[in-house]
Amino acid sequence: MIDLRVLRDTPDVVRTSQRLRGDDPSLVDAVLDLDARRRAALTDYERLRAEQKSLGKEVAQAKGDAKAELLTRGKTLADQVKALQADADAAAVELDEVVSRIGNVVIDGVPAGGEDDYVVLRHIGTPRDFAAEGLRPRDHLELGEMLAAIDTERGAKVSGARFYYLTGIGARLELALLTAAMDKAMAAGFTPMITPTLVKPEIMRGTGFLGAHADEVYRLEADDLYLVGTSEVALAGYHSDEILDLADGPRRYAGWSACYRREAGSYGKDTRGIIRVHQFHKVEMFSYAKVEDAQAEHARLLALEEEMLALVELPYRVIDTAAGDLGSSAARKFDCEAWLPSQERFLELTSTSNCTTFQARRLGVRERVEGETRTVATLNGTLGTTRWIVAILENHQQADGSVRVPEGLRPYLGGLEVLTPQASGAGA
RNA sequence: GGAGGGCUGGCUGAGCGGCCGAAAGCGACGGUCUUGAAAACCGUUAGUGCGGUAACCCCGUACUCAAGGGUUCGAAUCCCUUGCCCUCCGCCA
Repeated sequence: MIDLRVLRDTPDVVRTSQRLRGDDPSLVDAVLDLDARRRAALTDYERLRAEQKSLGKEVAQAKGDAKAELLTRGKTLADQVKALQADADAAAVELDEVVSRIGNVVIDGVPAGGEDDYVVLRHIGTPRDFAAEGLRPRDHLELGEMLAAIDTERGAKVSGARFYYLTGIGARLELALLTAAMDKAMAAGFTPMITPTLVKPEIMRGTGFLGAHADEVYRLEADDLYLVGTSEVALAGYHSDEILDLADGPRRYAGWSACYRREAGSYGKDTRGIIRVHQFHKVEMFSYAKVEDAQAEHARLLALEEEMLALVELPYRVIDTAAGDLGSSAARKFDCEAWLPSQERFLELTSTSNCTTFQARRLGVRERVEGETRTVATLNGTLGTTRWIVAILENHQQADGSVRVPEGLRPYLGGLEVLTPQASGAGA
């Protein structure tokens, strides 16, 4: 939720942000209008309510006829107060509805435009030249099946399209990767967390996932709970309605959880293998920081993501996501995309967002500064997901279908240096 | 699944339908005293919206005693619903 005061004081800033996102700047004026109406309604209500309260005190002292007369006056007053309160409440609801459609104010420097208008900040590492090696790169599913690591057929049999089993070395590889990610996070001062994956509506709404992309989220109708698409949700909710002490620096958490995504509207996209799936695991960094520390913390999260990519020896690029491709909560987002040899394109492996105070405001996460309370900033970033297996298999494959284990992962696989194809394939 | 008990400020814990946004204690903060500290003593100490205002000082006002409804001129207090916590019984592991 954006700060109404900011919107009132500097509406042009918000209008500009809306334009950069490709959203409707006139929403700002709608908000200003509704806000004025709400305040007027509130003033009317409060004036009458104050009268009602003081009348109530007179009633308590009056006697006889005077009292009877006060009571009848009180009765009509009560009806009027109730009506005015209903007006004020209705105005507040209407205002909230429109406010919730405005995304976070983007940070200066964020490129304008949509999905394809990102700016590449840098390339790290060099993709292998498979042609020069005289090799046709196998894709991750072919490799995964040779290694008996991935079984999408049985995933589909049991759960449907976009489900899979990680089997044998595939399961071990995921555990190794995510454990390495947890270790990296802990070394950087993050508290490891295993989080709930079902959350209440107000938490889901507070994190901004029920806006434009609400149809991406699984909902359990019978229990009025949502399945999270990332542990960011549970970690953002962790300190909801709390006042934090950030005097000693940001609060940092690393969440390990299953993630669920409906992938509505992505029919036919990435249907092969485990690139785009309904359920996967992820280690996610999450920081609560002072507003003025948020940009520095964002850089820190990005640096940790890059360290993790270096650990698994993947070539990648870093992009500064365009305003139109930001989630509603994010004020800026950096993605790291690894090279995908089989498709000769980049594939998003990490994403780190600076949500400034947008999430924390609705979730009520504040800090005390010189006796005052104020909303904190929240940030999140990916440190490892099931999808990384895709890039690891493809980039480190060898001519015979075996896969070299990057050195950084070897300690997590009992020193294993090479994943070797199984004669029979996955689960056969 | 059944039967009870509970939910009040940072914490503990009082609270008769009106004088209660709420006693008291603890904690925290400031001060006096002290070479310094402790102790003692004095004082301060919920949040949020709105209005006044240049102003996040201050003043006024409203809301908040788990949440949402209701009764009443008036609700922390009475009634209903929901959630959560605790105890006991049953059931499943």
